[in-house]
Parts: sequence; C-alpha cells; structure tokens
Amino acid sequence: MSRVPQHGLPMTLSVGEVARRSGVAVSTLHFYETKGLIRSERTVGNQRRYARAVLRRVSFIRVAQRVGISLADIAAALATLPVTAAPGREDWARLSAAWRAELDERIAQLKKLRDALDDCIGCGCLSIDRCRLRNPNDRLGDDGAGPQRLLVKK
Amino acid sequence: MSRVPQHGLPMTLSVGEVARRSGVAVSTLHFYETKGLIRSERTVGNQRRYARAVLRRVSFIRVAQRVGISLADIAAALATLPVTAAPGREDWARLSAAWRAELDERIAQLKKLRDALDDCIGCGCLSIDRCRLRNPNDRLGDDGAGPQRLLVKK
DNA sequence: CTAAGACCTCAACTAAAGTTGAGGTCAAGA
DNA sequence: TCTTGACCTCAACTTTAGTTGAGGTCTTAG
Repeated sequence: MSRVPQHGLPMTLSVGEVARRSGVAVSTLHFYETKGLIRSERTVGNQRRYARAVLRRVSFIRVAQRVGISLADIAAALATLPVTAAPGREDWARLSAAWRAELDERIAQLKKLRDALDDCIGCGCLSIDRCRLRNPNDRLGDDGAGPQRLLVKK
Repeated sequence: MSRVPQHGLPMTLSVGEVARRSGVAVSTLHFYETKGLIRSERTVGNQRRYARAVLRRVSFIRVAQRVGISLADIAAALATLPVTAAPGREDWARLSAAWRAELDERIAQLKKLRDALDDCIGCGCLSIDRCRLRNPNDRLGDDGAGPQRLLVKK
C-alpha cells in the first residue's frame, strides 16, 4: 500500500484508502475538497495524500449531514477549527456541543409534531381546518382573512 | 372574490386563495399538481378551481416534508386515499398513524445520535477513531482492515 | 369599455449534493 | 517491459424541489 514507518501506521492516506475507511466514494472526497471541507497534500506524482485527521473530518461531516445540516453550514463550522495541524479535543468538543444543540432542537420539533399527530389520530383532525398541527400558533382556522401559517418555515 | 352561496363559504378556491391560505407559492401549487400531489378542476376560462379539501392535502404535504419525507413518498401515501370525493377521518387517521411511525423512528435515531454526542463531548472522542458515534456497530477502529461503516446509510 | 391584477402555459434556471465518463498519468508486480 | 489498477482533471449529467420569466388570457372594479 504505502510506505510505512517502523511501527505500522502509514503516515498519510491515499484517496482510495480514505474512501474505504470512511465509507464515502472517492468522487465524494474530491467533491468535499472542492467545497473546502477537507484538504490534501500532493505527491510528486500529483496524487492526493491525506493526514489521518481527515478521517475525523469526514466522520464529522457525515454525522452532521445525518442530522440534516447542509454542507455549507458544516463547512462554516469546520472553518472555525484551527487551520494549524491537529485540532484538539476542545475544538471537537466545541463543535460537538453546537451540534448537540441543533439536535436537541430538531428532536423537540419532531416531538411536538408527533404529539400533535397523536391528537389528530384520535380525532381525525388532520381533516379539520383548525387542527393545531396545521396551525400551531393557535391562530384561527382557515376561513379567517389572513394567510394561514404552516409549521414549515423554510 | 368568488361567488359565494347563501352562507359564506366559497365553494371552490382559486390557486391564489389556496396559496394565501396554505402559505405555499402559486408556483409550488402548480408544481405539486404536475407531480400529482393535488388536483384541480378548471373553469370555462381555464383557471384552476380547488375543492376545499386541497388545503388538507397541502397541509399534509408540508407537515410530511417537514419530517423529511420526500414528495415522491408523500405522493405514494396520498395515492392510497380514495380518489372519490372526500377522504374520511379514517383515511387521514391511517396516514397519520403511518407518519407517526416514521416520526417515532426518526426521533429514536436522533436521540441515539445525541446520546452518542453527549459521550463525545465528555471525552473529545469525535477525535478518537474508535468513537461509537463514528462506528456505532462496535466494529473496531479505523486501523482495522475493512471499510469503516458510518451511521449514514443513504 | 378599459385597465389592473390574477391567471394560464411552457421553458429555462437555481441550488444542493453528488455521480459518471472521457481521456490521460502513475506505480507495482510478473 | 508491459499491463493492471489506482489516480488525475474537467465537463457534463442527475435528482429534488422548486422559482423565474416571457408572452398571452380572464375577470372585475371604475
């Protein structure tokens, strides 16, 4: 594979190795690189070589995506990491904490939604215009004058 | 606005009325129609007229989208509704129950993720290759031979 | 009757997140 | 040396969920 120092860990990883270890496609790694989410050095032969830390970044990216955060936002968060060598535990912890807040919010939203749905199942009220699922701010039903507000805020 | 029978409710809604009441853009309603998510009759002058029930459908669509369900899946669910006039409460209730299951699953996933993150904040382990957040199946860390499995299953 | 505002269609455009392919280089084993 | 598999770049294509605009019709209040 690659030249390995005395002990057993290759110093750098090729794009294929990163792909295999992280589970994302090579093309995706290229893509992430164009988006500034990850970085690589090049060999004399112009091939990418990644520091092992890239695996952490990729993991972070996938986890964050899974929570529904856009690559742009993820890039912004990653940009707050020191560009210098290796981010410390506090760096990751800070980001983790930020994601945790995101997560908490999303969970809370989903729960509210689910509880509303529960009510709806009982009463069939998804078909009732004043349903609080549709109109969570307790505004009056859809025959009122104003525009109806939906949960979706986009 | 439109000709209204004795009592006060317009029988049908124009696209603009639906847009105002549902909070989605006219172009979006057109778009939903091309995707078969909603249906309309036409006036002699070729303008769309919607049954009031369309508001329910649109609400349902937005709520489902908010939960992260694709329009295609929503369309499939809506397709199980009777094409005949007005879906009854049981119809909506059935769909609601289905969504509830979806929701429950998503909430559970997010919670698992959050709990893992909690651990990570304590130990900074997002930077540690064996982190269970990255490797939830308790496979061994990233120096093992095989590909690393991520949470993201896509 | 006429002007304004709502509506119509259709095509083109956008953005996100990648994937696919063509055409060419690099590295390593037989 | 030769060939195979991994890499490289760059452009084009894909899907989802819409939005925007051009060019034209309807409807309604004044």
